Amino acid sequence: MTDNSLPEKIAASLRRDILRGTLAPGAQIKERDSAAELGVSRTPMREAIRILAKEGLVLLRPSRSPVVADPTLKEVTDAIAVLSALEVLSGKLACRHATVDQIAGIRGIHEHFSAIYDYTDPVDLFEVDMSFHVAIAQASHNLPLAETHRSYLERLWRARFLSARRRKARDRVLRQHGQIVAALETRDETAITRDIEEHLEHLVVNIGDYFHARDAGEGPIPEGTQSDPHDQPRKEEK
Amino acid sequence: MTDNSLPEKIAASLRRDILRGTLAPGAQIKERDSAAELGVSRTPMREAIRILAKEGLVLLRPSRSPVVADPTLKEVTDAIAVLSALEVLSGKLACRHATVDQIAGIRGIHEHFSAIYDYTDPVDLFEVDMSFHVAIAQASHNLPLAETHRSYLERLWRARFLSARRRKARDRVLRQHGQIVAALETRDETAITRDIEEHLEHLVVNIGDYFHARDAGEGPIPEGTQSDPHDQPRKEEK
DNA sequence: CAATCATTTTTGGTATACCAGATTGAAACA
DNA sequence: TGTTTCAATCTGGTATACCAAAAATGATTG
Repeated sequence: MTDNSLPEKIAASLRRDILRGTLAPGAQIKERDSAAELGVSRTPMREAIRILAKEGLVLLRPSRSPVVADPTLKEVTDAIAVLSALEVLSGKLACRHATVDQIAGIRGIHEHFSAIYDYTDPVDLFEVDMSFHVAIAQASHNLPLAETHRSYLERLWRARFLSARRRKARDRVLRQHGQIVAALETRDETAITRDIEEHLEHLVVNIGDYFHARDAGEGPIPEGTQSDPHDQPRKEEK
Repeated sequence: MTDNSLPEKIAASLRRDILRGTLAPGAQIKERDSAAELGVSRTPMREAIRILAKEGLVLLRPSRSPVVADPTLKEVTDAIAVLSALEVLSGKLACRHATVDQIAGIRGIHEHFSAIYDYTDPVDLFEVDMSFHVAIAQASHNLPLAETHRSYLERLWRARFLSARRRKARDRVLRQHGQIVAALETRDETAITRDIEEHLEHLVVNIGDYFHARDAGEGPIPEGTQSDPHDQPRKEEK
C-alpha cells in the first residue's frame, strides 16, 4: 500500500488473509512454514510479521510462535476511543488547514461511496470507507497524526468489517459521512467534532452488538463472505 | 525498558546515543559497522533499527543507510499536537477509571519529581517526568492508548530534552503537574483537560524558542552534556 | 580542464546454516 | 493406571554468506 518491498508485500498478503478470516484469530504463524508457503526465506517473513505486530494484527510472544490477534470487545472499544480522539483532531485540523482541492476530493470519495454502497463487495466498500477517513487525516497536514490514525484504522479493520457487514447502518453511515463533509466545507470545527464523535460512537455500539451476538450463539454469524470456506474457531486449535 | 531481548538492548543503546547527541541528527547508521561496533551480527541490529524507526528516531530510506532523524520544528509541533490529544484522552479516562492507588502513585511521582528537580541530571530528571505522564496513561486503563502515548513520548524525548535543559520553566512545570494531579484527585475531567492542554501548549512554545535560537546562532547552544565531544552538524556529512 | 562513462566498492536485501530454549510424547517407574 | 523424566523435535534467535543495486572514484575523451 505504501511500500513495495518484499516484506511489505508479504505483510500485505498475510494482512488480507487475517482480515478476511482465512487466517483465523488464534492461529499460529510459524515463520518457517509461512515463509516456505510463499516461497520466500525467513528473513523477510520475519520483518513482515513485525510489521503486522506493529499494526496489532498479530501478537508476538517471547520464544513462541506469533499468533493472529483475537481482540476482546474491551480491546476493540479501547482502540476506538483512541481512534475517535485522533479523528476528532484530524477533523479540527483539516477544518483549519485543508485545501479546497482536498475538501473537494473528500466530497468526491463520499459521493462515490454513496453511489456504490448497495452493490459492492463489503471488502471493497471498506477500502473506500477507509480512504474517506484517511483523506481527512491527510487533509490535517499533520503527518504523524495521519500515520498513527492510519495504523488504528488498519488495526480496527477486521472488527469494523465484521460488524458492518450486515449493512444495517447504511442510511446512518451515509448521513454521518455527509455531515462530516459539510462541516469540513464550512470549516466548522465544533460541528465536525460532534459529527465524528457521533459517527464513532455508533461504531462502538455496532461492534458491541456483533460481539454479543457472536459470544451468545457461537455460530449464527457465519464467517465466509463469498469464496472462503473457513469457519472461525474461537480458541487455538491444539 | 520493556523487553530484554538482544534487539531491544541494541535499540536501547542506540536510543541513548541519539537522545544524548552522541549520534548526531543526520548521521548514517550503517548496519554492518554499527553491528560490528557492538559485537553483534546484522540480524538483531536490523531489528533494532526497525524499532527505532517505528519510534521515529531514525529514518529508513529504500536501499540507503538509515539516518538519525532530524525533525523540523513543524514535525515536532505536529507530534506534540497528537501527544496533546492522547494525553487529554488519557487524563479524562484516568479521571473515570484510575484506582485510588494509581492516583496516589502519580502524586508520589510528582512529589519525588519536585523534590529532586534542582539537583538532578537532566536526563535522569526526564526519566521521572516521563514516568509521570506514562503513569497517567496507564491509569486510563486503555492499553492501546498507553502504548501509543508512550511511543509519542519517546519520539519527542530528544526535542523535549533539548528545549527543557535550560530549566527556565521550572516553576511553571511543577505548578502544572500539581494542577494535573489535583484534577485527577477530584476526578474533574474539565479541569484536567484544560491543565494538560496548557501544559503542552507551553511545551510547544519552549521548543519553538529552542529551534529559533538554534537556527539563528548555529552555535550558542552547545550539544554536549557531560562527556561527549560531538557537535551537531546540521546536514549530513558528505 | 571538464564532463562522462566504466569499474570498483559500499550497502542494504535475502537466503541459509547453526544454536539454544521450549514443547511434547513416549517410556519407565511407582 | 497415573506420574515423572528424558530425549527427539520443533521454533524462534542469531550469525554469516551471497547478491544486486547504488555510490563513489578515477580514467578517458572532447
